[in-house]
Amino acid sequence: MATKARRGPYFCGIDAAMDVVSGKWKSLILWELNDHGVRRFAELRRGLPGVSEKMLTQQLREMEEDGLVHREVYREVPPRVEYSLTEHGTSLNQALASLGDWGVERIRRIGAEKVTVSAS
Amino acid sequence: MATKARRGPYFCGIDAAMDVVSGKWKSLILWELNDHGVRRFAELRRGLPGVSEKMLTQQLREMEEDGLVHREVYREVPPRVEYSLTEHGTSLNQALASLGDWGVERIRRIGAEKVTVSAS
DNA sequence: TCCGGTACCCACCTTTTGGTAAGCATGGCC
DNA sequence: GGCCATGCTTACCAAAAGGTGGGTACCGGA
Repeated sequence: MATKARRGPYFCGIDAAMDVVSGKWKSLILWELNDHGVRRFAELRRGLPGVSEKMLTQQLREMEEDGLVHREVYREVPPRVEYSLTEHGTSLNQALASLGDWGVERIRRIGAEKVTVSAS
Repeated sequence: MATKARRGPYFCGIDAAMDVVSGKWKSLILWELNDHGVRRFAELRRGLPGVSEKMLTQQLREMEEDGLVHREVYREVPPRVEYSLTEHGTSLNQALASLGDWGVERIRRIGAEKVTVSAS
């Protein structure tokens, strides 16, 4: 696999945490899975406006390797795959909460736009 | 300036926060400044093992633009420049605390090495 | 006179990251 | 037999991030 591989050595805890959350879609995936509990590949895809299939699989695989998400494959036709957060994924999401609050404040401060997603 | 420029639109608060902390050295800079209050350029450089001058200035400039650090220039010879956290930088650092804890836990779990810095 | 220390800037290159588009395996439906 | 749907993989590109090594201006000390 031609993806990244760090897992240390790290300067500090933040460094180690950033190593697993950095990636354009990872925090969003964390949110989606936290919100819905269990999601299929196509559901996640629809929930993340703009993500490509390649990126979604790539990020999900990395998060799986990092022990954040659980992947359950059902050998059916057409195939079905369900993703959910592991215990570590859930705790990471909680740890991100205060950062999220700070970000919301920042958005308000600088008056940045938010991506608007039309719920289908 | 050929650096990045986002500042929105953002999907959510985490997205907005990540926009300003992502960068190989930013969280470390945040730590250094939080630890020492005020630091000169060369002090920061010595505190961040492996950082190049170019990267350090680049990251500091971006953090200044994002309102995280304050830059005070003393027109002396040799030049002196002091960096410190703004109010927003300080609050961001606090918001990162729980993430840092999570990361420390992760380091323990996976048994990753930590970067060891020999004080010179 | 040359060297070192300060705090940079600039040009160039490599590595990493993300995006696009195509293909694949399977079986049901018409 | 052709088409659809699902959940991928692969090859190929483009853009962004990061690294290297040089130059600058100034002054003090050896």
